[in-house]
Amino acid sequence: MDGVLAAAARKEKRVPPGKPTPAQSPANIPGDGTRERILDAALELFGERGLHAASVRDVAKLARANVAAISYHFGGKEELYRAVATYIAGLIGDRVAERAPQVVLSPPPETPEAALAELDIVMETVVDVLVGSEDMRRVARFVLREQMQPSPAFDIIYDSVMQRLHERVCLAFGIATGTDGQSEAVRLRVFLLIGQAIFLRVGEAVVLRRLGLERYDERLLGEVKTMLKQHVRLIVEDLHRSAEA
Amino acid sequence: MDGVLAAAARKEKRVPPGKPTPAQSPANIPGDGTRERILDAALELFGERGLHAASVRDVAKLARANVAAISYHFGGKEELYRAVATYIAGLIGDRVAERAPQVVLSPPPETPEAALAELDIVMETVVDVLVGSEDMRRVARFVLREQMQPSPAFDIIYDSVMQRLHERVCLAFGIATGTDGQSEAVRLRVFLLIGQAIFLRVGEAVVLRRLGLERYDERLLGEVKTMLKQHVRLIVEDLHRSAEA
DNA sequence: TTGACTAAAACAAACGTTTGATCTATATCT
DNA sequence: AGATATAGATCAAACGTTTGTTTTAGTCAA
Repeated sequence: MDGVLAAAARKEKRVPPGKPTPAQSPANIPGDGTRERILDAALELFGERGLHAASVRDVAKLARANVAAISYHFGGKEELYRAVATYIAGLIGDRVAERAPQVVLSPPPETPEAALAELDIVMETVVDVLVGSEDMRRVARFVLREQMQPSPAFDIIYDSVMQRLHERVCLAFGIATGTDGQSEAVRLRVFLLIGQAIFLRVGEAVVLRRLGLERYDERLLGEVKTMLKQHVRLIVEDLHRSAEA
Repeated sequence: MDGVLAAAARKEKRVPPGKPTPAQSPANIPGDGTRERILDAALELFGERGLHAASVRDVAKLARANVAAISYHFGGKEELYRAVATYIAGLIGDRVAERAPQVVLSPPPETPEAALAELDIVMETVVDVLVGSEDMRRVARFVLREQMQPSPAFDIIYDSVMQRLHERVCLAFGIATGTDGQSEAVRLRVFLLIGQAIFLRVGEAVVLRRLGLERYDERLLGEVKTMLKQHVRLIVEDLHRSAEA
């Protein structure tokens, strides 16, 4: 479940006056996982309300911990916020890896057909992870908020996940269309294509209201996926034709 | 410049102990337009930082006004926030009306060709207003923030602008594709299409970083518009073919 | 005289942070 | 083995600051 980055984050623990933890203290027993509960509660509230609107007292209450535990474990509110960022960078990486392993692990596709198939998987994954999954909802909110108002935490997520993923998708798009996957045009177009799905989360309130729904259900997400794959196919095929000419 | 809604917002003024303003007091001269300066500063700071992160003291300072003037004119911070919402609802309406009058004023297009042309204009307008125009940047931020975290202010913007515009675009899309413009499928697809452009504002930080740019320039926006119109055309034509069969 | 506004101060509430005591599992010593 | 010391985790309480709001007094133009 845990990513490399999430694990790294745990080491960041503030060592009060004394010496650093002796390399591997086998998890301290008194009170179970307060640190993790705080991290989880912080993700929830920071994602829902943002850094300033969420108070450390509310975070502590949700985590069933004492307020002082936040300063104790993380150093302060801002450091907690950064810790959440590296925490979810790990979460996203893990989720993508288990949901679409070929995108992060396998070598890039070789034929346009295989590349198009990979793009289909990417679109489905984006919809599932970003819009569908209920437990990724707060993660998505946190990330979107960071995008609109980048803080130091933004670099953590960008460097470890976004840049890598976007690069890979551009590569596949280039192969599918027979064009240069490094070109500005391809990068831009990939953003536009993925932006379609992202808006479902950003503009959730408007979209649901206009559709007369309470929440996104399986039926609707299925329809969304079909549409997105159709859009991708139409655009890819058109570009492919142009590239051949 | 001012819209009906922006004008209406001005009436909401808190009438301190005394009587309501006599219907049309011809602008009070002592200290010029403090109310408007506060409204403007609030839009700036609320858009940039959000409701909680922007303090009334900062708003007052930016507006070169006294803190007490906020309570005096609007009643309090939350009321000021709502006033900003109706203020920008007017701004957006005005901007759309001057940029693409046919979309809000003219009767719906009758031929698929005319409808497709209108969709092109819509996409260009969305890019120009939402992404291009520098003075609409803070407005876009305010609205996007509201979408992610709807407050009572959300209804103001939704009811007066979004619902109307989306309905009109769906109508055009239906005519262009020869399908029912009221259907859920069309509504959804229109959101997806517009979402492409909106992501350029939401994910501005990632997009600019990936493109190696400092800001969106005319050249890039031109390319974006070309791409979006191409996407729309491909999708519309495909749906049109399916509808005829 | 009245309504719009400023300047400065005061206010209670909420905020992030710090303090000092307490608890408990473990390590050390006799 | 049993007593003692140690150190990290947790707690309630208090600290100083900032917050939104209100008050008081005064200025200025219509």
